[in-house]
Amino acid sequence: MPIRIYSTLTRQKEEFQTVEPGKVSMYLCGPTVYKPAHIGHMVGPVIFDTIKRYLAYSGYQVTWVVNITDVDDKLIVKANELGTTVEALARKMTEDYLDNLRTLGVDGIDHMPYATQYIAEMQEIIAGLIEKGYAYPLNGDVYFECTKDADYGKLSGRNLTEMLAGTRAETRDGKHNPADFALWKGSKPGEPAWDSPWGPGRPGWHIECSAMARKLLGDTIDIHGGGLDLMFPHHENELAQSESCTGKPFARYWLHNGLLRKSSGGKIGGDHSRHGDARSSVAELVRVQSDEASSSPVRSLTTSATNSTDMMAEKQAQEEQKLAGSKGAESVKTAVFAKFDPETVRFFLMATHYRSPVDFGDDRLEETAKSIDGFYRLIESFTRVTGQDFYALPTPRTRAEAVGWDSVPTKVGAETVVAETNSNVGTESQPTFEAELVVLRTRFLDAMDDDFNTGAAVGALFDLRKTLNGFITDHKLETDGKSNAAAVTTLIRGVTLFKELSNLLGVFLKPIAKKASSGADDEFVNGLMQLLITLRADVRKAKQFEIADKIRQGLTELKVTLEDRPDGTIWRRDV
RNA sequence: GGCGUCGUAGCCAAGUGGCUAAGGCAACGGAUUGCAAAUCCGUCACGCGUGGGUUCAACUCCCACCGACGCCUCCA
Repeated sequence: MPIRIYSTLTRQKEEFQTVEPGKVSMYLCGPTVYKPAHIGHMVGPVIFDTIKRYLAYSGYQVTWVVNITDVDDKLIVKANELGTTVEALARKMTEDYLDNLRTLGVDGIDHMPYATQYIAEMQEIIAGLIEKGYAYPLNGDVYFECTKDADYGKLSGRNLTEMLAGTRAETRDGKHNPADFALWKGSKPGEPAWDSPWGPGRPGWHIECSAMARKLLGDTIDIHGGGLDLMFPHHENELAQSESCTGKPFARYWLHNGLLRKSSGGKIGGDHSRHGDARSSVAELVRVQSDEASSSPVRSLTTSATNSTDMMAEKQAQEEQKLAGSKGAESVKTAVFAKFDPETVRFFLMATHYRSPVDFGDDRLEETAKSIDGFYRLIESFTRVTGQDFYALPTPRTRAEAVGWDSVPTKVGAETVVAETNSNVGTESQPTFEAELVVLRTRFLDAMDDDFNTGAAVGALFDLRKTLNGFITDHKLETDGKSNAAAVTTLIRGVTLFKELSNLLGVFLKPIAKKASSGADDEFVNGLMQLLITLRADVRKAKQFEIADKIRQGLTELKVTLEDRPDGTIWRRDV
């Protein structure tokens, strides 16, 4: 089954065909780094990280670029407010952004270009556009003339003449028409500026992405992504500039992810910041200034948190917590990661369709946390039965490597081959189980092929969990595993499949610290728990269930769950 | 006002012009357990906002209406 992708440009799903066979170039609009990242900023990266994982799994060599906008009006304003420099603020906020991406397991980004390092490339495009008559200088600025671009508006479905008809406003500043946007902005004194043929200034927002995408990925890229809110004007303008400049299609597929909404309503990270909420800067102010003071401008957020500034970090957290009460979007760290495991957040994002808007709130995440708990139970069960570390299981990284799944087509570049058949499928030992695995695997991959339908894929994952648990139950592997080597081998095969598929979504890649079961990082706690469990086992043996239940009840109140299994009691801390 | 998206069970959420409309949470039965927990089995939308239309057949296509939302403002 070929991969199909919905493109905003054509408003339909299209078969995925890359510019270069076997290779994919992918560009995602990154953040303007003027304040700490909020959860909304994480959506695109998580989705495209998953897309990259899947394309790589499908045999493509993927190059993924996410830009950092480190020069912009907002940055200038905010830096002035904080009494710091644009560079320092940008560096700080970039580190925060990256830190959060790492936390969410987004590790597939190949290049993170900074806009300020591509000024020459931007100027080259601007000069070209002027030369071709698509742009005109004006009092130190340079504007793109929308009316010169015949198909301007094709991405967002806007009609330029209608747009212009709607605006009666005078064209300010001598622009040829109101829709014209800045490619280059002449600088005012004190603002960051670069020399240019049109005078000192800085690039417009849209040109940054055009230049970086072109420089790093070429004139035509395969996939261009971003939030739905960027479709107009940002992507429209990017497209207009790039195609006017090169005369080639800018991107083959335009992917737009839906935006997060607060459960209570309203978009996360909405327009509140426009009202100059000085309060929202308090936390950053503390942070930036403390770094400046230390005369070590390259210190990162992470390093500053590791030394003796714990108190300060706590203070910052408190400040940020206050923001929660105000209207601005909260930073991911304080609003989300403080309460939920990043894996829960990622799974939540995977459980719905990337193009849909999603209500984001604590109750939703709590539900997700409950729903994925069973996966951790399965992983623990697997380890008990096989003695193997789930996270160390070798798994195929591409469909081509995943041999043995009868008649599952394997995508290699542009051509389709069929994986070799496996003699194990359909043997008398586990016919139904093996067959079920094949069906579930196909369901999962078909869903992903269909415009990266992670929601449907997650459904297959839940069914796979049930199938695996059922196999363990049916064969009594928790108790008789040692005497049934064949079944254990089959289980390993099934669990390996589960790992292979779930890893494509970027989940269950590594152990979750908080989910430590029957073993805390603290030996003292471990010792106490073992003591309690032993004592409780003794009184249970003596049928003194009241005492046993009292112990269990007391532990429950401490958020510790006991499970009395046939082969002993295990405990788990629910954080 | 212009452009666009969406409305599937108590909640969240996939999906399809025609077999029994995924999955999760919650709930309820049963197995298991001293009781729990975990796990397994079972139940849980004769219907997919409302009203029309096209069709042999629509929840899926078309129209209208109601409702929610997004963009049109350098927000991922």
